[in-house]
Amino acid sequence: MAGPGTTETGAAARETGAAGRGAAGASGAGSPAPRGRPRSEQADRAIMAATLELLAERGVAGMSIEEVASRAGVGKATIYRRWSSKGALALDAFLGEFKQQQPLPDTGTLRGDLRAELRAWVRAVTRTPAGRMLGDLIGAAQHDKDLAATYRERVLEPLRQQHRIMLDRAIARGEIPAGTDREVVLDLLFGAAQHRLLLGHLPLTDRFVRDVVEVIVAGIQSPAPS
Amino acid sequence: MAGPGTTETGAAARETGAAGRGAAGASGAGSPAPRGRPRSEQADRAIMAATLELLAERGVAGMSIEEVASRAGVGKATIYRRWSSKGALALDAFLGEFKQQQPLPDTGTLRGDLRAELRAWVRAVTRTPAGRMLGDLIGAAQHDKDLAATYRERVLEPLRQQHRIMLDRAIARGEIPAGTDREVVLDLLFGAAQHRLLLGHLPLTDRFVRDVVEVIVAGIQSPAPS
Amino acid sequence: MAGPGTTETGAAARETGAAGRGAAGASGAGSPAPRGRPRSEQADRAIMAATLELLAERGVAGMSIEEVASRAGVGKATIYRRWSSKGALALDAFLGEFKQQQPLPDTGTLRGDLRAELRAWVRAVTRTPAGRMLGDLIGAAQHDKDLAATYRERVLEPLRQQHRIMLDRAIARGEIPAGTDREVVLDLLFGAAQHRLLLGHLPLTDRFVRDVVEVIVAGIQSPAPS
Amino acid sequence: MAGPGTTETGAAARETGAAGRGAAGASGAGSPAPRGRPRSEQADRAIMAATLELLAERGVAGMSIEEVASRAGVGKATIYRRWSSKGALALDAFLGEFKQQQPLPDTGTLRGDLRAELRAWVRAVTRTPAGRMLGDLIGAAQHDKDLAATYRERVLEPLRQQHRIMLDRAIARGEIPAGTDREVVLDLLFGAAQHRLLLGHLPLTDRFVRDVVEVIVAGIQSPAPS
DNA sequence: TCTTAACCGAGACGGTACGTCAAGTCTTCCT
DNA sequence: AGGAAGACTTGACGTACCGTCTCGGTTAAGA
Repeated sequence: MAGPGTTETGAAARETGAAGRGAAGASGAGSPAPRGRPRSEQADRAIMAATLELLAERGVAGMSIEEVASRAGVGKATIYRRWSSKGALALDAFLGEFKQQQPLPDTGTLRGDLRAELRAWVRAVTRTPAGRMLGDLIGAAQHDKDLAATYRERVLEPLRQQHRIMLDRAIARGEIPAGTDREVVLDLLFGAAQHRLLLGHLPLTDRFVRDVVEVIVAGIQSPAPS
Repeated sequence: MAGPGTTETGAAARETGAAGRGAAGASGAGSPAPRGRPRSEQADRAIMAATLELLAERGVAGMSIEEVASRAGVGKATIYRRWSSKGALALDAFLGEFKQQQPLPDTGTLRGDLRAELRAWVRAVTRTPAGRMLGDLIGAAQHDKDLAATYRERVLEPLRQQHRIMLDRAIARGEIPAGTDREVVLDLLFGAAQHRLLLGHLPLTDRFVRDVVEVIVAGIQSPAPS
Repeated sequence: MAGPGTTETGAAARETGAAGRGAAGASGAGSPAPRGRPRSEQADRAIMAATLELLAERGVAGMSIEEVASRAGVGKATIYRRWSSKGALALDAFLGEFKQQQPLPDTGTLRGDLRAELRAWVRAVTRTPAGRMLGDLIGAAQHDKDLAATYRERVLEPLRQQHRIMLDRAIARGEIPAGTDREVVLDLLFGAAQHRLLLGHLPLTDRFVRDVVEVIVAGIQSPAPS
Repeated sequence: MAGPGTTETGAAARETGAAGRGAAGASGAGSPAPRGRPRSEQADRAIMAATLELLAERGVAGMSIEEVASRAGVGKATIYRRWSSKGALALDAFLGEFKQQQPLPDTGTLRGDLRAELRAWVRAVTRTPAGRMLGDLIGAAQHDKDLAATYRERVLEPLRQQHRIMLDRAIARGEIPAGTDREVVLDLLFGAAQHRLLLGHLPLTDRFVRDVVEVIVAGIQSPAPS
């Protein structure tokens, strides 16, 4: 699912990837026949492993394609064939690590759900190399439109989709008004946390998680008197 | 106040700066005998101008010291004598532009103050090149500890200091409880906005400003029922 | 005669080529049984055509097997199966073009024969792409022992064999002494011309041809007084 | 005199070289003031030494700029700043070795002079790495116009200039006709020898030297009967 | 008719070297 | 001693080809 090539920003190799997964169905459908020698899955794995290693050691900026190739025992071209930039490679490597760490909790109350969710996020970014990677990636995305788009599509949106479900459940339970702008709520929740992650001015404590959730839950439950 | 050299993170040129401020003269007077040719203020200005130009054109990552030097008609060493890294240079250039755009409003209500403040920030980052620079700087700070520290010290803290005053006034007016954690409030306020700036998933509209402020003000005014 | 495979310097494919042309007879001879799909003659032709095109456009050094394959609509392996190196391929392509342009004249006098022969050579190398190819090939042969050997065997020797006949006829006619070293004569004749071709310091004019022949003929007819 | 940079085919660094030679006259003349850090002579020497080593080991084609740089303990850019191509670098390295080995003999007779001269050339190309380099250079010059021009200018012409003097002395002595085309004579002399060097079909023996000279001397002394 | 062997085009593989760029430092002459 | 210039070493960039190796698919001759 999180296979290589998916972060591709160039156009070229899409078909190959698609063919590798859909492929050769008996139906006459669109798979365009994967000609030539197929891409080596072992190379995929070696590149991913080397990338994660270097990402943890030195961050996105400190890592070079050259060294990824050398550690993976792979030619540079083999990497460039799959990913169009360092950022895309790093993002794919990051995704594999980060994604499954973000569960969809269901505690029965909005407060409980938000706390669990934010706590999981905080844990992932403070206890694993994912935090550094995430900061680096957001940094790299500032001057790489493609990377930014891919980040939104592959990291941000899937997460937010999960989170919207939590809010929808709270609405269904009558905890919060139906008209609540879910986007704003999510920006407040993760924005505050990401702020501390990126700037490092204050620590991401459990206390912080609780306070943030408290303000938000209170804020949307009882609209302020004008 | 925002003169060159102040962002220095490396060790090299410190002495000069220190000498400029502290003494070393045997005499009681302050002047520490500035031997040699004094630094050219014209060079300072030319470097700043060239940096701003390039920053707007290409962002922090796309700009090279080499080109700044060439555009400013200045030797590379002249830049390195004043700033220890690309980030430090960019930050100084950014500060001159950004700082004065953040006023301390006093509308009489917390809601009004927060709105005015956040709106000013949004305006600055969406209507001027400052937005791009800010994102780039935060990005660069992810793999540059010195730059990160300087950013907190020179950009973040001064701003937050202003904002704490707003909150203190609200407490004094009895609008919000005295025990309110001002840091959390500020992280929510600017975290949400910065989230949208950095990730670009949604626009920074006036509506967004209003909604964010509304949730926060409500959240801290009336603590949620357990 | 100038079919593909003949320039092979490696050992591998010899048998195949031989079998393809001779062989397969029911007779008791050693026919090694040419099993499998026979080599495509169309591929041969396409490769030759593409090679000649590129040779004329860019010379030996500027041509890549990769592009030959692509222009010929052929896999790289199909080329490597037939020729062991770029030089061998280029030499075969060159031979087809060059060989038939070198006739064996018979004017009745040594002077006439030499003139006709050298003039034909000069014409071939100045009026057709053969000149450039020849220079390139000799150049490539400087660091490719196999190519050098093949060049001598397939280009130089056949030509010199022809030329020795001219000299033998002159000896038979009594024009020149029987003890004349034919090799030295030929080295003088073609060495001088090739010198100008390779170095390009002076043009290969008819006047030059005449003068060269004149000196040589005079030099071998009447040995200099000690 | 044979300093680096002189073989430059690009335009850039000329001034430096010029300044190095003309330079700094007290007069107001054209010296363009050699600003910036001067080029390191030690780097020059290290590059030359490494180039000669590799040239002898592997020839022009087998040598890479990358390895020259690494052996010389020098950045690639430092080489590219001085020479525009591998050929130019090799030629400069070759020149230093080859040039002084070609004396101007004066034996009193044309035959003696030519023999001495050709023998010296043969000795240089068969007994030292110069022979291989020379072949390689001529080969490389086939697809490098700049290199070819430089070769003619720096290697061929100086040598021929010397040789023309020998012929002029022979004319002055009345050994050969005043109208003799000296260019043709030289092309015959060195063409024949170079032919054997480049193609390697026959050895460059003393016997060969003698025979070649004999034919040429006889050929120009007594014009053949029509 | 069915193997089976060698071919076919395509294209990925691990590599090497390319020529360029920018980094931050050093060295010269000039002010 | 600062300044402009431009050299220095280092190291990564992304590209082009190298010669080899799979793929899925022909195309014969021999069983």
